Amino acid sequence: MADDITVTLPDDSTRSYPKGTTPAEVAVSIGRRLAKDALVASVDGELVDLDHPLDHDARVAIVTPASPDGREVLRHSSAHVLAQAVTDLFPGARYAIGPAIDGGFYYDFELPDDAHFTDDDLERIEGRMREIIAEDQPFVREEVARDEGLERFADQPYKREIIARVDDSEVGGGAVISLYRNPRAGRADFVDLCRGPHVSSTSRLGAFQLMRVAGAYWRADEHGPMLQRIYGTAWESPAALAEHLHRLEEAERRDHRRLGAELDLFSFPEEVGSGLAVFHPKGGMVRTIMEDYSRRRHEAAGYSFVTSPHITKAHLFETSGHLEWFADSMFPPMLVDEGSGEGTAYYLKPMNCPFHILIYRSRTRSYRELPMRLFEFGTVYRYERSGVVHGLTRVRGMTQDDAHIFTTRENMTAELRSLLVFVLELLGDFGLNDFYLELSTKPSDKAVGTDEAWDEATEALRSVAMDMNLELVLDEGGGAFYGPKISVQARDAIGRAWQVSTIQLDFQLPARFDLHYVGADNERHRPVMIHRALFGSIERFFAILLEHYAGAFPTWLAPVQVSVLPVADRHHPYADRLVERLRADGFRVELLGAHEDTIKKRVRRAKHQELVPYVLVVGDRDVESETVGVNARGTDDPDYDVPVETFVARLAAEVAERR
RNA sequence: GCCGGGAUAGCUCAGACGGCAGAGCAGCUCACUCGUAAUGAGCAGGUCCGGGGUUCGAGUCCCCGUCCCGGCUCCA
Repeated sequence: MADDITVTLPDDSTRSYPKGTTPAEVAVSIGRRLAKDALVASVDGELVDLDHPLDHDARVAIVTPASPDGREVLRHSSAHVLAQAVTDLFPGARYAIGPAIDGGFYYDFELPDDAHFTDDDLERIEGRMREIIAEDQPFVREEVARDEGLERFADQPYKREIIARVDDSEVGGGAVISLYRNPRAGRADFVDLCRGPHVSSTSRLGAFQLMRVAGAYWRADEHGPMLQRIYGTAWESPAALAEHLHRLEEAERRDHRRLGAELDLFSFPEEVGSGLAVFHPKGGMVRTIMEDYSRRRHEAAGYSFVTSPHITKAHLFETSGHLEWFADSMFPPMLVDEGSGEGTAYYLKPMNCPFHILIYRSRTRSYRELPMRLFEFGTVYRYERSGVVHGLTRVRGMTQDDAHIFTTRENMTAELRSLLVFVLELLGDFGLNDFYLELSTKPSDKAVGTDEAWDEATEALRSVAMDMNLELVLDEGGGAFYGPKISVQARDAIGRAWQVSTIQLDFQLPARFDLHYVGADNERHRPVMIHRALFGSIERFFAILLEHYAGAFPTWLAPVQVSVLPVADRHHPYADRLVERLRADGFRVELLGAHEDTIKKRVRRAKHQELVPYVLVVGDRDVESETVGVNARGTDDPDYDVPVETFVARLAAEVAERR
């Protein structure tokens, strides 16, 4: 029949329908269950409403709630319900944009008279949303001319701005925009400008929760108006919502700021200043182990160790370009030696590279010395804007495991390749094994160097990244001012991605500092620089590990590896000997004496509060037969009567294998 | 930097209206000496973030600052 169309389903089967059939009807023809679950449809890869008539042969997939597309539609529709609720409860409220996001949705509003939402408002709004959902309001798509759209949203300046921005060429000539209307009894319909698609009715929603209210700039422009954003989460079922909320709780449980205080690892004394951490003995111990291990690996990988001061005269950062490009992120200068004239300006260093360059430049270099790899745990200070500091992951003073590799242009790619292998191995040694790479290209606003140099450097990084067999994502414009970078993103135990290592290729600073080496041809050549930090910063990496392990550091990193608990005072001499023995073998041991508390309470403290890997309880039987009772973290039942030597061997093996 | 919220004992928090600053846990002391996730009793613990102001009187109200939290913007 001429008026029939052929629909190809996801399993590649085909069915014939009259032209104008809707996806809803297709779903019905496939099965009742599917028809009931259907939210929207994908037609040749594009999402459309269920009542969107099919007018040509197409691949059609019915989208159900528990799919990524399905969740996105649920969230997007929930955002509309949020906007409806807010406009109902707050007459005169203006609504701006309300997209689905990862895990939920938000909507940006502007209330009359600069009013703000409170937490109580959030509850009222959520209540109104539940009413709207119970009212079973349909979502009705409408297409109108742009001019009509401008009229319909006469009192909604943000909507008008969006409509005005719609490019004629994008909407297929007709300059048509789409709206979604929720008809309802007793009130004017709620209408929102929207591309769609949406669920057929508000009754399809429900497993949602409003989360918080926050400020957000209109169109992400910090010079534009500040709107009020309400965040919510929405899922296909109450169970999925509960699971999501549970994941949030789990993330909170792992929060390094909370664990840092609980485990007595570090703090941020108010007296010191925002974003400036002090590490306490236990945190300092973990940090020292991390650094020591890193040093050993770097030494084995052919790095030389250097050090440099924390401050320097302004001239150095003028030459490097930092004062021109990076000054906003630098602490203001201090003027010294002011006796005669205006004095000399010194800056706290925001980066270590200029110092390493001066070390390179301290004498003529031969090609035989290259690649020259200069490594330093270099502490840098960056003047982060006051609102952005966050625990150890965003600070104003940090120590980078920083190195600068000076090499020839010919060797650059090989060096990058071996460097990436080195990075992934080192991160793996700390228990991070799930990576992807991100390639950051030339920033559009601030960058030094020619496009050709940027292209060459970017291509070199890309080709090496491609060889690693890891997922590679593009971060357009995310490079530093002097060069593109690859960053290694590591996924932690609960699947969150953290940026750790960065590797930057730099043709600019060698030129700015006029660096050379003498080649085999006895001519002077310009070296290439690679900037790289593998932990990123020790502080941030520390935080990542803390969250990854939820505070339960593996034995080789744990600040206290073993707690020895004598059952009663008469077991103290044996316990003391045991502690001495373990310490002599280089293990980190604490003794929790019998006078301190009951055995139960001491076990609880060591194992469940301090998260010590091994709790050793020693009593009469142990004294008699040179054994220990081993209560290992992560197990429920202790091993009784374990010979000391057996335990020591087990501990030594774990530390040696970095477990 | 911007919007909103906050800061009370080491920690978590309570303190309508402005009227003698509290609890639990942690700490210390004593008793208990106990075999693997909270023994009992007692004691001590405070610049109510700092500085100004209003008031007979301020933890509480107002202003300024510091720091923290959730976002935005920015980023290792």
